Amino acid sequence: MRIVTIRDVAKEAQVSISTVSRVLNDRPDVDALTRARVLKVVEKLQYVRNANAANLKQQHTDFSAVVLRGRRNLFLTDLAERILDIGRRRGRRFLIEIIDEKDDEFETARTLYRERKLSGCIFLGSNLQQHVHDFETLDLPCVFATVQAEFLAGRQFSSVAVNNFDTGKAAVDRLIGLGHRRIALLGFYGPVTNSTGQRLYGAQESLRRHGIPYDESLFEECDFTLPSAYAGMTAVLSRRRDFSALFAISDIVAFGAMKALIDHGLSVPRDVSVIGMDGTEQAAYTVPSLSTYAQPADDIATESVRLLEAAMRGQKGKHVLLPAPFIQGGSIKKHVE
Amino acid sequence: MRIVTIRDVAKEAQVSISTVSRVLNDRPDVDALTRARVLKVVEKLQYVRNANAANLKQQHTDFSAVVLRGRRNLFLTDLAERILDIGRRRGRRFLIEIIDEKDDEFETARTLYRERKLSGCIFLGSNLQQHVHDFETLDLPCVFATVQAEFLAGRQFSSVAVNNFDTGKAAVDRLIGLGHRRIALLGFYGPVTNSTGQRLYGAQESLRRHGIPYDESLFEECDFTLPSAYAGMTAVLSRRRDFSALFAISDIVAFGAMKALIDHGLSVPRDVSVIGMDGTEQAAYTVPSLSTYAQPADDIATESVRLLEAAMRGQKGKHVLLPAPFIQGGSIKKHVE
DNA sequence: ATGTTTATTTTGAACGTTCACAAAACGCTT
DNA sequence: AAGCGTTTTGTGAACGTTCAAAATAAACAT
Repeated sequence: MRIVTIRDVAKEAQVSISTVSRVLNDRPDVDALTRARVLKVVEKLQYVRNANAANLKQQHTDFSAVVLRGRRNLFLTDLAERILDIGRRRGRRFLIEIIDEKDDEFETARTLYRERKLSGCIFLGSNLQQHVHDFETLDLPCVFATVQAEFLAGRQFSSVAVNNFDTGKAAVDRLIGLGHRRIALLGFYGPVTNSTGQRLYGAQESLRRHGIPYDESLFEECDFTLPSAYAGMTAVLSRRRDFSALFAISDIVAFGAMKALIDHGLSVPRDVSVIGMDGTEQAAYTVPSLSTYAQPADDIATESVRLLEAAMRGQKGKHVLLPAPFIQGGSIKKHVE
Repeated sequence: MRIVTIRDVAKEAQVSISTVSRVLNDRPDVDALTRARVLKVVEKLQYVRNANAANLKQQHTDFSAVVLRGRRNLFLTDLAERILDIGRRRGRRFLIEIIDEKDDEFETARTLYRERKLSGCIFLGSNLQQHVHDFETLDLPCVFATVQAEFLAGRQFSSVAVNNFDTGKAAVDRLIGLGHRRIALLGFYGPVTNSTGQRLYGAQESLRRHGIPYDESLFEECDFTLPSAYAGMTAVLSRRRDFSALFAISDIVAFGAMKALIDHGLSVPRDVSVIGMDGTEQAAYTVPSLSTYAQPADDIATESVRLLEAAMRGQKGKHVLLPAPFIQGGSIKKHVE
């Protein structure tokens, strides 16, 4: 079963290979009859184009990459899945590359670009640590999802995100509005360009505005995994028992924390009100359901792909800010001293 | 910034391009000194090999695919992520292709194979519906993860899975052992080759062995999503309230069901004992934690990649069966009438 | 020296496309 | 019938590799 090439199609349809190529690439300069004839042969011979050959010749591919920083981050994984999906519907394939905290995301993208001739790249959960500037010289269209626009000011790269700072602030504002004064915080700051870290800065800002001093002992660092969140909450509990609310940097963290609270004999929301962030599907299915600020995953994914395509067409440096609506769950209640 | 090719390296190192090629591909027939010299130039010029060109010439790629049936299936997504990860560590890239229930997985793989010259394919959550035989003629190394070996009998494809039938049976055996007689079931059968469906057949077998008639009204069909599971449980509850246990075909289903039970005023495990399957990380963090039979995701992923690599080297039709250990959670208890 | 074997290197033709350019065909005007 | 513009088609050279075969160099035996 020899492989069917464009040449076979050309012979069978009695045209030159370049004509076949033109038909396959939907060029306008080919006669309708010829096109039909070629298409019929393509169908008949079950021809499918060799992407490698095309890519080689064209110096670029129909391939883009999603570089995902941090494994086992449910929200980002979900986002990647959506991007894959949306891309597929638009005939755009994505290569997913999961990298570790210590890996250099630009190095990864650069190698991928040179090795595979990527046509674009979407960064998920990037913290923009390294030499963005260096990277710009590649002129590979890039979109940073979940990265605050201000950190890309003056760059040609696009971004899409919710306002993490404001959302963190809103969450704590809400808790304070419910009468809470001693509020635990769970998450991590990371470098200042880390967008999820911004949620904590927002939370602090809220405290400051309400004249509540920030209390170190009510904060514990943890990453986006259940065990880490559980451990973090446990650590806080070993120091303090007098807080009445918790803002967790993400839903996953909130889940782990809730479990820890309950395991320590506390009730949510009776003893502790909990607010998360991300708006994962699971948030509605915990007991009690989790109040959270929803990152619109679907919009972020759609927008990422759209921005990437726009960047490929030359439009750069566009920044989309999406709202993170509050989703009421059963995990919060009014606090009375 | 012109692109650095093998030709540039050859010129700089004063050898022919084929020598460079041989160095790059670790061929033995090249002098140690020459090799070192070439390598130094590669380093100096920052040469990176154009995968498209190599793939074109070689008629195959360093690329494999993961064809994942069913979106939003947490367990399979997790598996895909692990495979990606393991592959990357072994220098093997995977293209992830998520397909819908209605899509033909072989057609997808075939197109991908012809278009991209895949080197192999791992199927996740396949139900082997279509013309496996047809597909075999492609001679693309394939591994079916989460598919029972017996459905691949006589095929050249390999597989890795836990025994779904036995596990379903074990789960219900356990519930019966705890004194439960009226046991609700949640999940779906699908085609007989659907491996997750086997869990329900196993459950039925357990009932039969214990002389408990299978009761239609205690079963409801649902897929692997939280809302679907919730709706399924709700449907059962609208008919019956007298069951004391539930076997859910997967953890996700169990989560949705537990929420529904609790929303209807029932307590887990006081009123209803629940057993899930998959052993997701979340199972340990629900309230109460979920008793489940763990599919060893990491082993499945590792084994899939190993089997795929073996298949590429010619070894075919190997089937690995992994144990699904029980993980005790707080969601089950003894039943007394 | 001369042949023979072995180790190393080079030559040049692929792989299956795309694309700039040249050529041909057609339609229309003069 | 020649000229001209437009549409359609064909030619042939890339793209950056790999690989079989040929060529060369080195090592050794006669």
